[in-house]
Amino acid sequence: MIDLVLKFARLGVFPTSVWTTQFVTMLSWKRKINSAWNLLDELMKLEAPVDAAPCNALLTGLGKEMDIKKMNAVMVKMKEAEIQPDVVTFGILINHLCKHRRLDQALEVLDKMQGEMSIEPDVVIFNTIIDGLSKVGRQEEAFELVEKMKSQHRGCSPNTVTYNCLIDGFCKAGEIDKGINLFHEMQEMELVPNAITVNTLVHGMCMYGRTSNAVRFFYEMRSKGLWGTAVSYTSLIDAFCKVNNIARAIEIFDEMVTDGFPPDSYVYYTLISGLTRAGRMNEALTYFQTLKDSGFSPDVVCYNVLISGLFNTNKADKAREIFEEMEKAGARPDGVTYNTLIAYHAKDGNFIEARKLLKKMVNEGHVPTVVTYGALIHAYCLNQKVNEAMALFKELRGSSKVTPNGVIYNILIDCLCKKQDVQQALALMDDMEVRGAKASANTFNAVFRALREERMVNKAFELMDRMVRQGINPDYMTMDILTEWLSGIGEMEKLRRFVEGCTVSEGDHAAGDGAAAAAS
DNA sequence: GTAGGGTTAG
Repeated sequence: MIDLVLKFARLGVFPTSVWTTQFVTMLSWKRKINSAWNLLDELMKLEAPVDAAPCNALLTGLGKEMDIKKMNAVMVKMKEAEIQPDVVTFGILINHLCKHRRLDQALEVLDKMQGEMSIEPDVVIFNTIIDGLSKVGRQEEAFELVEKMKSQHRGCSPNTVTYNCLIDGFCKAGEIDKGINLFHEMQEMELVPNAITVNTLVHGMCMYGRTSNAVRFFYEMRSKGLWGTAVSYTSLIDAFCKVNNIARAIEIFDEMVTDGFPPDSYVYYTLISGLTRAGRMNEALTYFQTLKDSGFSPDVVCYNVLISGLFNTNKADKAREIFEEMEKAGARPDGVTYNTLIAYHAKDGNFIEARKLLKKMVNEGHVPTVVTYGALIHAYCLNQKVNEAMALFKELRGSSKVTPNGVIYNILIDCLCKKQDVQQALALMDDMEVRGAKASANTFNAVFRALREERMVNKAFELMDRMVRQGINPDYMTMDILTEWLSGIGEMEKLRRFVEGCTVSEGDHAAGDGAAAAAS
């Protein structure tokens, strides 16, 4: 067909722009974006009438393939051929930039279209940017933009989508009350909230532990005829699972069915993951079966959740069975699957099987990561093979393929401290600071415990200073260890200073006061 | 060309 179109074109018989657009759309839909590009290019060379629409179709296709270079090339070609980009052209570009969190560039394009291109942005353009800003935590700027839409842009006032984006932005930032205010504001402006508005607010409340508010809001809206969708039920189920209220989660699941929303794969995944976290594997497997009976094919993540849950509850046989099923079902095991298997066998002391799996993983084209090696190192530690753990660590440190991160150091430091090998643990603490691996309160807690055993209080003061310097907050465990230790030796003043973010080492008071001033 | 849910491994 393409050949035929081009044959006609060479004779001066051109497809209309609508036809060309349909060709391009169809080709990029079939993932033949290069053919689409060539067709359009050929037609333009033959000086066929090409306007913005087919170019837009090509840009959309390239956007899906994340080919930003070619997208720019299309823009250049349009300019050369003097094809005026329209508001949709800019919509595609801005959307692409926003989805890749390049908001400043998106704002630049907005500026450019208003300025030198003199094309008025429409409500879709604004909504895209407002959503983008909200998603990168710049919801205040998004809010300002909405104010601007209200005051400056006649014929382009905010709509329901605008508010949904903005509400989501504030909810994700934890400002639920602001989200609720905006919900009221949109109604004052006679904008009708829809199911997505409800889903967004319910999710926001759930995410910040206001589950009972979410439930109340959800029912209240429902009684007014404003229904959420399966998405709202999913958020509620997830929230109840996370506080280990499985009974309530299942109730919501059943309610969803009675309310006439057939469960989709997301709802099943949520419940299965919640049941797995709770260690209730039999029920998880029952819902897993129902999911398959309903005609869904579980994805890799769902399989991974089950496999790790089964290993954690000592159901290794069942885990292996699910692993085999997944291979048969055509859900290709990924790096996480292999990491899970490797971790289990290694912890079990079966390092031969673990190494075998590592080989298989590589053969299947998955690159072992810092997590893979972390699993092995952790297992060596648990199996009293500290030397092997250190050897593997040194191997990593000397090679460039995987850089040990904070977790790796934590595992080793914790292990060394439990063996009361304080010197080597301290050496690793220094090494991790030099290498820029991030320590956590956990790291320090392990070392403090060992130092207390060895009565090395000055070293502890030094580390307390390091914690302050690195901006790592003590957790309740840190406080527990230090309070018990320091109160017993009359050093509570030091602890007090530490909590206030000051330096505690001897003869360092001036610096300490400076740090206090900086902290305040 | 614009809005909403689950992500598992050390």
